Amino acid sequence: MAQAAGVSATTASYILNGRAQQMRIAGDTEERVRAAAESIGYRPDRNARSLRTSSTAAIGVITDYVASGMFSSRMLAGANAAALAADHVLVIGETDGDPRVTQLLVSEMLDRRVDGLLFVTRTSLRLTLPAELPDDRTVALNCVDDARAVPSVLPDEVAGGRAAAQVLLDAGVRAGVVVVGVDPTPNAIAGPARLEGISGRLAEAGVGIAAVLDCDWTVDQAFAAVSAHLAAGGRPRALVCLNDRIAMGAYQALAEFGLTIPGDVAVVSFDGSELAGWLRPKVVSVELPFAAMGRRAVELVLDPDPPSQVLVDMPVQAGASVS
Amino acid sequence: MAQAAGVSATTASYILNGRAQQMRIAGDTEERVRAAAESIGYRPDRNARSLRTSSTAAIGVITDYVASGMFSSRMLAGANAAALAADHVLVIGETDGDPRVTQLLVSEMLDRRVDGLLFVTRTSLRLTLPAELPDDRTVALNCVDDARAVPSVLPDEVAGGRAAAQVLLDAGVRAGVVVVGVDPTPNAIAGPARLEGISGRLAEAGVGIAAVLDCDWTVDQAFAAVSAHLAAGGRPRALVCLNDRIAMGAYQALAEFGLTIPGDVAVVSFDGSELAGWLRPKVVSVELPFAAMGRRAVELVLDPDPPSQVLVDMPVQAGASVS
DNA sequence: CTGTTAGCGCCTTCAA
DNA sequence: TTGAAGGCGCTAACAG
Repeated sequence: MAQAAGVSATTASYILNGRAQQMRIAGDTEERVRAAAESIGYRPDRNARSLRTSSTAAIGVITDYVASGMFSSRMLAGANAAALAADHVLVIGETDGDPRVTQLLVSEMLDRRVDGLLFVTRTSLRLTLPAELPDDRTVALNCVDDARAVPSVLPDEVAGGRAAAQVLLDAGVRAGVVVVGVDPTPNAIAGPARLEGISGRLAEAGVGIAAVLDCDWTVDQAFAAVSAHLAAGGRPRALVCLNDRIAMGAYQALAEFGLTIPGDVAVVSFDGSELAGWLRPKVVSVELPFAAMGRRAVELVLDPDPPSQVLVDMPVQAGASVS
Repeated sequence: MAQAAGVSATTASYILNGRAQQMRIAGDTEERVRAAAESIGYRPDRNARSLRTSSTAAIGVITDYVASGMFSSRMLAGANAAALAADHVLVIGETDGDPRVTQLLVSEMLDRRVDGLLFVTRTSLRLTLPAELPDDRTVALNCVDDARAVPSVLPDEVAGGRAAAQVLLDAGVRAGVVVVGVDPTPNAIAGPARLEGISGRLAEAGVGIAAVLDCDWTVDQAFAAVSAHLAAGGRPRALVCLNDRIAMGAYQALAEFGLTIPGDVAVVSFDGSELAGWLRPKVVSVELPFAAMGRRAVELVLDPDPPSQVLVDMPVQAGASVS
């Protein structure tokens, strides 16, 4: 490239890196260099540049199961968009939850001199980050390590819980609120926080929770739990399902017992996944803002002086499951 | 690192790259070097190595919407696993279907000297690959460009269609088969191929298709289409839904009309997504083998002499929706 | 305003 | 069996 335009590599470098102005390079020289670059289809080798500048414009992403086809992979989409906007690229490694693989991938990313690292979990949880992760230039996405000074990005679950309660209050519900689902995963954040928000807001309005049905966050279990409740004579005025799969199971159980939504029972859910829109009627769901979280995480990792924690708003997704 | 062990960089390089044997290096020297490397936590800089060897052990992945929380992102998981096994890493870029972004990302990947490129689409289709993609070292995943010599990996949809038909034949269905859904996307492969397989196999058994209900591949549309069919007096013996979302809509419509599954109507579907397992009863679904496809694609891109096309089997996922 | 020089960290010829 | 030297493609000092 250097000689192709009949100039030195330096000049070319300046021009191609947009520092022609700053270096006050002659207009025709610039013209000539650009033309030459164009004609020979010159493309800088980012590896060589990285070697020199020790900056790769790449962000490493280490996930447990995020890429595996779950709704949660929207975090990747958001991160990708933000990375693209910042002229960076994502290097992704999925661990399947295997600590050995995790170690391996962290080393791998570090060897590649990524500019930053995102540690992402499918489910929001408290955990211990791999020791190898550098304290700076790492961001925990959808998880948090209380013992580390690593910034984390989480959904604002408590506020989300309050929002769900508010939806019911706005609809005039004053009793008979049944919560379905108790987070079964140890160290999980979502369940307890949502419940806290729900009961907190209801309590402020002088409304109590009639029952909490304990079940895994699956369609089958939710169906079974709600069915059992109804069979035992329970007649809830409203169901708060801790995620959309639970809502689906609840819908099935209500249908089985001939109860209509929202006529007989109002239903509010969490996640705001596609599934929420597939139910009949569409369920009101407090959205997990995965894309925004991914975006935010990339912003943090690129920020030399990031805040230590970011809570992302959970907007209420409209539906027809509440009168 | 060189001096840390009191040897030259050459020796260290040989040892750390496992060519100690071949170079017949003294045992104690090797020992000493390894110890030194360990103690100072030496890690080779992959960028520097790439510069020298012009091989990055990275595979670029360019997708339209694959990472966006769809079921299809399982292709990424499969690719990731295979890449890991081959000691490679995935560099992922999502385009949102924007051709300008696509161009940008292809250049980006090329500049980074990835060893191979995967071009992935959420929906299987015929398309024109970006001209910038090199003919070798590129693999089309879930898509194909008939004008290019680029290897492609696709699900074997026709065989899948035949498998679906076989399920019904095995259950003794001999008439009243209604197909729900006609692929609305131009250049889409799945719809026509599945239909071809279904009608082909049925025809061999002397069974005709009673009707094909035209609708988008969404829950709402499927509900509407099946409802309309039933309202018009249609009484199918079996429904073949071209994907799981359609099956969900069909379930809702059948329930509305008081028809039971599989008692009144048998249902077979395609995709084998999680949704299939959430329906009551679980729907028999011909699985889109996304993970296997991703794995296979990585194998192809690493293969110096790959086959030009790979069709991956679509296994039938069991369910209780067929008598 | 532009060219020369040096070196990022690694690997590979070539000598010793 | 090991060391010294050169260069991958690029950019940051430093001259001129």
